[in-house]
Amino acid sequence: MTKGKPAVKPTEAELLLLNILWKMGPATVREIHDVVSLTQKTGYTTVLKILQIMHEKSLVIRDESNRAHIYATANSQTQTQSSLIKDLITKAFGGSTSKLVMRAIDDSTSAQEINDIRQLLNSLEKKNSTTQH
Amino acid sequence: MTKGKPAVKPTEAELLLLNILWKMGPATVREIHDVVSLTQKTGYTTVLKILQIMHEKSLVIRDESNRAHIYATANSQTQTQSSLIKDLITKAFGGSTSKLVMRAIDDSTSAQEINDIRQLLNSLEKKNSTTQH
DNA sequence: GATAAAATACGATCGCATTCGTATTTTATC
DNA sequence: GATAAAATACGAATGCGATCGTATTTTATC
Repeated sequence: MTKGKPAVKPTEAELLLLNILWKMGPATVREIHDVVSLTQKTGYTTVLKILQIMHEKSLVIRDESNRAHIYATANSQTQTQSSLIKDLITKAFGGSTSKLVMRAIDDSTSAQEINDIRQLLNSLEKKNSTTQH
Repeated sequence: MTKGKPAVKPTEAELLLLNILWKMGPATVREIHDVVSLTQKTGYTTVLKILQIMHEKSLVIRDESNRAHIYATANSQTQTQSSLIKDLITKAFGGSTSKLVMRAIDDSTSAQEINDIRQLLNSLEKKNSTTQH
């Protein structure tokens, strides 16, 4: 396990762009802005600026070999989700993962979600049936 | 279910104070600051100011009948946790609770946590065994 | 009721996130 | 190689969170 960077927490606007990049794959500012424009009224230079800041923070990498720079996420979606969850667990759940899980499950509203979680649990039970000692 | 307020998301410093209040129960600024001082170097007036802002936002209520005002949380810890989880699910998990739960479980590191979660799941299985149709 | 202690109120600073306007750079094309 | 289009770079404004210093208010006590 290589340590590397201190794991910066993306801001809300940054997370929005990261979500787009995880979905699209590497993209230019224009392409990203086009997607952003579907839901927000954010200007082109605003998206550009945020990407530049994210680059400084090493939240994204970019390929500058062409005129239109191509941006890509520096960390996987899974890594980022993990770090965000961990942060929330620390700050709002006294460090207890199970408390967070319980709350998330209790709050689950759709039957689909509940079913998904049950499946998840079933497979977990299977995998860990030997862990208890 | 009464709607009421628009559910403001507490900032980090605010959440810290809320955690203290949930643990202590209603308390004066001095009492709260004493606890804060155990871990942070935050000044008395800073804590006071944050509590005043929280009061404006209706994150806390206060009893002004005595000289030293007594602050108390306006919302339960459970309500606040739910709203924070919901926010994270929306912004980082595409709205999918099960994805968040899966990530939290996958990240679980301590055997204690894993056991806690299994117990949680067992009781959930029992309760919901008739839901599948 | 004057004084001192302890509380609240207020304002100001600092830093960061978000936003955009404008300037500059790049490159294809005539 | 001049021009126009499209990109990046830059700077500045705004707003909010966090912090604290200082001013003001309150109240117990002498």
